[in-house]
Amino acid sequence: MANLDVPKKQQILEAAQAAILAKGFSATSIDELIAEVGISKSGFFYHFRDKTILARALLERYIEQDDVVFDRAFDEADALSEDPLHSFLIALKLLAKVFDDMPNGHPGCMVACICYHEQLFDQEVRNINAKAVLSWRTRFRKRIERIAERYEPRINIDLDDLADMFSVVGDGGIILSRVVGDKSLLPRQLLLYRDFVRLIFEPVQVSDKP
Amino acid sequence: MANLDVPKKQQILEAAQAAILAKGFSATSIDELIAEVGISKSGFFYHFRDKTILARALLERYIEQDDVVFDRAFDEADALSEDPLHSFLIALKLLAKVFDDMPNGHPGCMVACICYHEQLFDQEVRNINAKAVLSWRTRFRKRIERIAERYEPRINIDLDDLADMFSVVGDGGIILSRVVGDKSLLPRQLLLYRDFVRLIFEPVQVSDKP
DNA sequence: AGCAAACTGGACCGCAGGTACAGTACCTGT
DNA sequence: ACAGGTACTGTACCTGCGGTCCAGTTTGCT
Repeated sequence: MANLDVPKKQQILEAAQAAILAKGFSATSIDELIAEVGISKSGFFYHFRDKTILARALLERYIEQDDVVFDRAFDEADALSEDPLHSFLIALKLLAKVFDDMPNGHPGCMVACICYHEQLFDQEVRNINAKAVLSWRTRFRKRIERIAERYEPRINIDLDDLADMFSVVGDGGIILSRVVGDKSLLPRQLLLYRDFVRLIFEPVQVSDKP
Repeated sequence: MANLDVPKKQQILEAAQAAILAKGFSATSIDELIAEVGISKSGFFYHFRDKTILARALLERYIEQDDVVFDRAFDEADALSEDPLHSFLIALKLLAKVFDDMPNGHPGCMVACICYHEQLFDQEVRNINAKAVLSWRTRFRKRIERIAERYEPRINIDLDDLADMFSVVGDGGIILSRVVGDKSLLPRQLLLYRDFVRLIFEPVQVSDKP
C-alpha cells in the first residue's frame, strides 16, 4: 500500500506530521503511526529513541519545508519586481495564494503546536522553536529594511515588530481558520497584513474604491 | 494550605487552568491536580465525568473571564471619549497595557490551546470554541462599524476581517511571545494592530516623527 | 564471507485515565 | 427525628500508551 521505495523513517515522519497537526501531539499514538506505515514498534524505536525525538525531527523538517515555501515566494516576487516594496507585496500575495490553494486549509503550524505542548519537551526543542521564529523575523526584517531605505514610513514603526507581525498573523490566522472552520480566513488575514505594509510605506494615496 | 472556603470544584478549575495553559492538556495529569487541591480521585470524577468535561468547563470559564477583561477596557475607553475611533484606540491601548502588566506574560489562550488538541474533544467543545471566536468578531465588528460610519476608510477593507484581526494578532502574539520568551511581544503586536486601525481611519496625516 | 543498517517479535514495566461501588460526613426541608 | 441530597473518601481493578530489553533476522555493500 505505502510507497516501497521511501524509507520507513521518512514514512513515519510524513504520517506523524499529518496526524500531529490534525489531532495534536499527545492524541497521536505510536501504535497508530506504526500501523499506518507498516513497521513494528521496535522498528519505530530504532529510528526514534522516544516520542520527543520524533517531535524534534518533525519540527526541524517543518521549518525546512517552510523556508522552501518562503524562498520560492520571495524569489518569484523578486523576478517580477526590483522595487523592494512591490516585490514584498507580491511575495505576500503569493504566500496568501499558496495557503488559499491548500484544499483543506493550512495543516497547522508545528511551531505553534509544540508551543502549546511545551513542557513535554526538553530545552533543545524549545530552542529550535525559538530559532525558527527568529529566523522568520530576520528574513522579513531584511526585506522591510530595504523598503524603509527607499520609502519614508508614514508612521514610526519598529521594523522587528513589523517583521514579527507576519508570523503573528500567520499563526493566529491558522488558529482562527481552524476554530471557525473557514479556510479562507488565513489568506485574508495575510492580505490584511499586506494592506498594513502598503499603508505604511506606499507613498501615493491609495484608493481601491470605485 | 489551600483556601478552605473555596469549593473544591473551583480549586480544581483554578489549578487546571494554570497547569494546562503552561504545560498543555495532555501533560497535565489528574493525579497532579488532585494532589494540588487535596481531593481524592473519586472526588475529582464526582465533579468532572472525565477529562474532556474539565476542558469544557475550563473553556467556558476562560471565555467568561476574557469577556470581562474586554468589557472593562471598552467601558473605560467609552468613558474617556465619545468618538468611536478614539474610544476604540484607547481600548486597544488599555488591553495592551493589561497584557503588559501581567508579570509572566499572558498565560496562553485556552481557545488556541484547545484548537491544537482538537481531536481529543467532542463536537460540543469545538462548537464552544467557534462561538467564542465569533463573539469576539461581533464585538469588534460593532465598534469598527461605528468608526466606519463616521470616518471614511483610506482603503477598501472587510470589517469582519479587520475585527478578526484582533483575535488573530492576540493568539499569534501569545504564541510568539512564549516561543521567543519575550513577554512584551504580545502587547507590542496589539499596538501595531492599533496603528493599522489608525492608519485606515484617522483622517489627518499622522506623524509621530520628531 | 563478514559487517552494519534496518528492522521483527515478544516479554515486560509503570503511569495515566477511567470504572465500579460501598461507605461517610454534613446540611436541609418536612 | 429522619430522609435525602451533596460532596466527598477508599479500594480494587482494567486498559492503552510510552517505553525498555534483548535475541534474532533480512538486506545490501565490500
